[in-house]
Order: sequence, then structure tokens, then C-alpha cells
Amino acid sequence: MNNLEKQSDLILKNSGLSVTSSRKKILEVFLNANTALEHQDIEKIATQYDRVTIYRTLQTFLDKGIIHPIPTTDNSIKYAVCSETCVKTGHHHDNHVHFFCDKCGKTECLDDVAIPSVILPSGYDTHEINMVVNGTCKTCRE
Amino acid sequence: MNNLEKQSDLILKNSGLSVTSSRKKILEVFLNANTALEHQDIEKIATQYDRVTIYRTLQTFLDKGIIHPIPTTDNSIKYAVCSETCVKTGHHHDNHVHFFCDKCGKTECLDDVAIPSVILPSGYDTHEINMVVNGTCKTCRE
DNA sequence: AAGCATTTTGCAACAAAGTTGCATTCATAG
DNA sequence: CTATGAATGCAACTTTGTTGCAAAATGCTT
Repeated sequence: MNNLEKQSDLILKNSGLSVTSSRKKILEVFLNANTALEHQDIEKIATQYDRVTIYRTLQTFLDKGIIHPIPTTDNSIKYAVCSETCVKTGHHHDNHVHFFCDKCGKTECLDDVAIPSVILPSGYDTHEINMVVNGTCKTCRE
Repeated sequence: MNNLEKQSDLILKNSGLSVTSSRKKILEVFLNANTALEHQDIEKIATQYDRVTIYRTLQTFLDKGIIHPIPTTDNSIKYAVCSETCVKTGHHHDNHVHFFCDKCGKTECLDDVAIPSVILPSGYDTHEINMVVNGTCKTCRE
């Protein structure tokens, strides 16, 4: 087992999931990607698995907090692996900004950029904040 | 013509669109709603119009800047009418925070809450920022 | 207000995306 | 190594979104 395999194995076990080849493969795809992925992307990469399996695996990963969804304005949901602390502790700390590049279409987590706090009108109760920045990414500008 | 009809009529004309009954009806639905709507919602309210017409009308409104999309993490796109200044000037000033209520499921524009600026790592170029807050809305807490 | 050019609509057919039930296969605890 | 419960793949289906084209409506011109 290489490092990637070990890592995905560990994450699955820590989340109380049985280690199956589809789960390992899909998780490795996420760990290996430097960008958020949607169902379609996974389907293209992990061609050996059934569409339905991919839907169910993504749902399982979401439930266990292994991946988090990133809001989009196209008809899709993008997912990215949660940061290590997040998976380790079992709590979500996805308080970072997401960046969508208009040129290459990739979505990345800016783990180092915290979402600024915002003051809502009285009566509103905040549970979670999502912030997505559109623009040109580092790679596309270079 | 009541006020709502006059208003939608005006917006369509100002946007250079011909005034058809479907466009008027759909725009009135938006103007009348206190919440962001997705395709499905419109379909349920404006039952007299064809699915395809609704898809095309929403696209037209988007192109003309009459409505703006709000990112979601479910498989949908929600839309809301742009603020008056926005429609009048023909430029987008949708720099406000969106609020999604976990209880009632409604999404509203917090027109008075500006999106705070955020500093990205060097190399990133910002075009647009979206901020969606999840929680409990005023009405649901009262 | 009537005719005409152009745009918009509705229908039909299709393509893509997502869901469900069930039989088979697989993972792992004992 | 085996038994048990969980996960997968398949088939059938529902929902969502798209495209081409004929019919209808809009608004411009006279």
C-alpha cells in the first residue's frame, strides 16, 4: 500500500465505514485532486464503478463528514475532502473561502483564508457561512 | 393594471424585452415573492405555461440582469429579482448576503448586509463574491 | 387598425441526471 | 472459515434539462 491508500484506508476506518474498493478508490480520487469534484468528474475517473454506487458513496462521505459540499450556481454540487483536523476530530471546521476559477473551471479550497464574520439583522440566527469567490486563479494568471 | 403589473411591464420594457403574458406572470411571481425561487417553484405557481417556456424565460431574465442566481448545495439554482437600482442602471450591484433558513427552507436577500471584503493569497484575481448564510430566519424564530 | 417581419411559445422527442427495489457479492466479527 | 449484515450492480423508473420546428403572439409600419 502506498501513502495515498494508507491514508484513505485510515479515514474510512476512523469514520466507522467498512473498507470497500469503491470507497477507497473514490476517496483516493478526492485526496489526490487539487480541486473540488462533482459526481460527473468521479464517474469519469472511477469508470469501473456503477453510477448508483458513486451517488451512494458521495452521500455516505457527506454523512460522515469526510467531504463537504460547495455551493454553485450551475446545476451541480461540488465536493471537496474536509481538512485533516476536520476528519480527525469528526467535527466540521470548514470555515474557509472557496475559489472558483472562471478560466479553468476548477474550484479550490483556500484553507488559509478564513471567512470573515458578518453581522446580520437582529432575529437571524447563524449556523453556517459559505463564501465562494469567482475570478482567475493563480495558475491561470501565471 | 395594478401596481405589480405596471412594475413588471416597466422592467420588461426597460430591459428591451417584448411584453408577453408568460414573462409578465413569471416576473410578477418574483416581485411578489419574499423568497428566492427555483425553476420548480415557478412551475408550480405559473402552471399555465410550458416547462420549456419557464426555462427559457429564466435564462432571458438572467441575461438581462433582471434576476440573479444564488448558489446552493442542493441540486438546484435559486433566483431572486435584482434590487431596483440594479435593474434601473442595468448594472449588477448584488453585493449582499443571502440567507437560507434551515427551518422553512426559504432563501432571502439581505439587501442591507454587504458582503465583507476578503484578502486572497497573491496571484488570485477576484471578479465576484457570493456569501450564503445558513441558519434560522426572523420569522421562524418569532 | 390591419398587415408583416420577427420573436416567442408549446409540443414532441430526446438526453441527462438522480432514485428505488432487489438479488448478488463482499467485508469483517467471531 | 463461516455467518451475518452491509455494500454493490443491475434494471426500471422518475425527474430535470435541451433541441428543432410549426403555430401563435408581439410590436412596428403604414
